[in-house]
Amino acid sequence: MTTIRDIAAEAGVSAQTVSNVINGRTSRVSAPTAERVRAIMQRRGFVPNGPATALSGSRSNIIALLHAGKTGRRQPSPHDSIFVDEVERRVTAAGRYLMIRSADDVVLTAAELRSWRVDGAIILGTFTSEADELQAAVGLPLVFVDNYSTSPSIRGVGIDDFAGGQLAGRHLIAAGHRRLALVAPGVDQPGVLHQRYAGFRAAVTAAGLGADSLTLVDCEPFFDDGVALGRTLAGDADRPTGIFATADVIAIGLLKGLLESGVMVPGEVSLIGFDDLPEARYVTPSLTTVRQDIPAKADAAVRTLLGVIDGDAAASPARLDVELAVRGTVGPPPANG
Amino acid sequence: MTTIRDIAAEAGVSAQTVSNVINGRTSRVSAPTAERVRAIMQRRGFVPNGPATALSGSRSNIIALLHAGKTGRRQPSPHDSIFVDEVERRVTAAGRYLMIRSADDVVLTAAELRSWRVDGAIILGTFTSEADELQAAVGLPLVFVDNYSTSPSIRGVGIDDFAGGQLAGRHLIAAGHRRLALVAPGVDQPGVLHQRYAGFRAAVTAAGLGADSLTLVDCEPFFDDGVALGRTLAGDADRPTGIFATADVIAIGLLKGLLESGVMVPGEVSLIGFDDLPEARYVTPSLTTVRQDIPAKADAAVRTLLGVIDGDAAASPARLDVELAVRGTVGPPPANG
DNA sequence: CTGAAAGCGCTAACAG
DNA sequence: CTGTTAGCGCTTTCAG
Repeated sequence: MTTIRDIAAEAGVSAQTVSNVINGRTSRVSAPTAERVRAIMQRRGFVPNGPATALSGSRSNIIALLHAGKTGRRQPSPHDSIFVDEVERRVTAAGRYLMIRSADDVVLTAAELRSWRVDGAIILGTFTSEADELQAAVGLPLVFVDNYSTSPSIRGVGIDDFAGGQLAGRHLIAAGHRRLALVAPGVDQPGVLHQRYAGFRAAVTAAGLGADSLTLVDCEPFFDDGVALGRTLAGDADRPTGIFATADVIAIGLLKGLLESGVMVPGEVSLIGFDDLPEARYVTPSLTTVRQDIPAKADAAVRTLLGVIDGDAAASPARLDVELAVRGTVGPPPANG
Repeated sequence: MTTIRDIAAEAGVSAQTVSNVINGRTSRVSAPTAERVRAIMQRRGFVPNGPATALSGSRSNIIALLHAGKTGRRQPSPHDSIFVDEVERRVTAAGRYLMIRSADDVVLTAAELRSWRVDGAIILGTFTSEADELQAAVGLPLVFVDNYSTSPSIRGVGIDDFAGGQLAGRHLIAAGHRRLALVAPGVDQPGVLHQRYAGFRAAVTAAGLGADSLTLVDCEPFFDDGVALGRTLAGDADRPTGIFATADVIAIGLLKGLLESGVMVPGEVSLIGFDDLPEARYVTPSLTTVRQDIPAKADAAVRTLLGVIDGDAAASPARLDVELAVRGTVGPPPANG
């Protein structure tokens, strides 16, 4: 294995000089020397030994992606898959290494992160409450994704979930719906889903509708659960006419369950999802949904984290905008509705 | 940061003994001592320093997942997302660390892998030809996914793509179709798609149909490309009645494009996909497709790799079976077909 | 079964 | 601007 000493020997300089070249300490190496060293490294395809760098220095060049509460999931969340994919591209493009780790208890893995001298971590899927604990447990730059912790020490990126809920609510109300439902896997805990719920409710209230016009329906964020719920709703004479599901997969499941049961969408029931996954356009009619830009969120997360690590205070937008993707699943309520 | 010396001091033994306990060298430590050391580590939440372990020893506990030719993709491949997700779970469950890296030129990253003293790597998305080159370039245990290299030195896991193509062909032919098409992003290069094509063609031939009953249509593996093709086909009076797309996303796009254009599926055109992604059930009618078990493939990949690394010759099945998922997009050809 | 010595490849802190 | 000296935390000799 080639080492900096080998390079140094060939260049006729000391190992330290090679190290300086690698780390861009231009003030300590003359330009011609640096160039010569670089050429040799290039030619020999030299890559500095990662563990050695991490062990001796401060920086490991490893970025961790901590995926909380994933173990129990039946299938990967499409949102998370897209996010992770984009993070990987960005981290690699930045010349760093991405270490991915899922854990039910994120705090338990804090020691592992530290043991790798990880430069920083992006945390996906934590509840608000876990953030502070984790932040305290690891002494590392951390960026939380979609976390609504209010602690000033918590750095996060996310989207405007409240506005998303509002958009959905207004859109359904504008279409004429008065019997509304929010379908989500629990909106009690502070966090993303609660925000979407709050925004939706705010739209309802702002329209002068009573609290009884809004029903909450619990549903796990999986297609099959959506299908089952859709079938149930199909048999419910009093069912809502305008439904906002806090995830596209749920909405798509609902759509399928309703269509299967002979309920017309949007003729009898209007549906609006959240995320605007590619899948939203797969179905017929195409799903009307609240769009978030997941790659942009990933980019913001990586950029923010690298900014903190490198000491640049390049503040990226912490909360990205959402917008409505108007497609085919929202229409006026049925005449008898 | 806690080190093994700290643990050793507290236990009243040498650092070496602690190391032996960590590495399960039971023959060199008395049971009570080992137990005492273990208890202390447990209580202090000690995790050995990763870089130090990697630098000094042979094993880094890092498994790499090399994702080839991904940079150009517009969106992540659902197949790959599911695969990666499962690999991550398995690797984490095995107490190792997963490093993910995408690269256009996989061989160029070989040096990086070596520099991290990675224990082994799973390679996703390479062409047959790249495999040997990569294998030669890195001196590491490697497992190739869905690679059809015939080199004896190449270890791989995959599925029976030929059988999958056959299943698709037989199914369409059994339904009565005689004008068939294979839609794929190029089947010339040896590899997965060529195998599916070969299997499909074999079914056609075995049924006594002439070569002219099978058309090849080029299509990139994206939903939008499928939609565009579907629209084109809708306007084609001579279009095939039985279509096999080598990826579900293509088939789903075709379905959408055809339905949009007023072509009935399966009334006028029958469609069969490949993979059986969750998305196959999202659409209406649900997509008939060739199912592969992606998590099982990921499991096989990890198991095989760890087997090689640990020297267990636990041979896992190198080529997993596929099966037909009969759903709603295949029916008899139209009467005038 | 346990302990001491050496070194993995690199960077940090000095001295020149 | 360059070279030398330590040492990161661990594992691997080699003695006891």
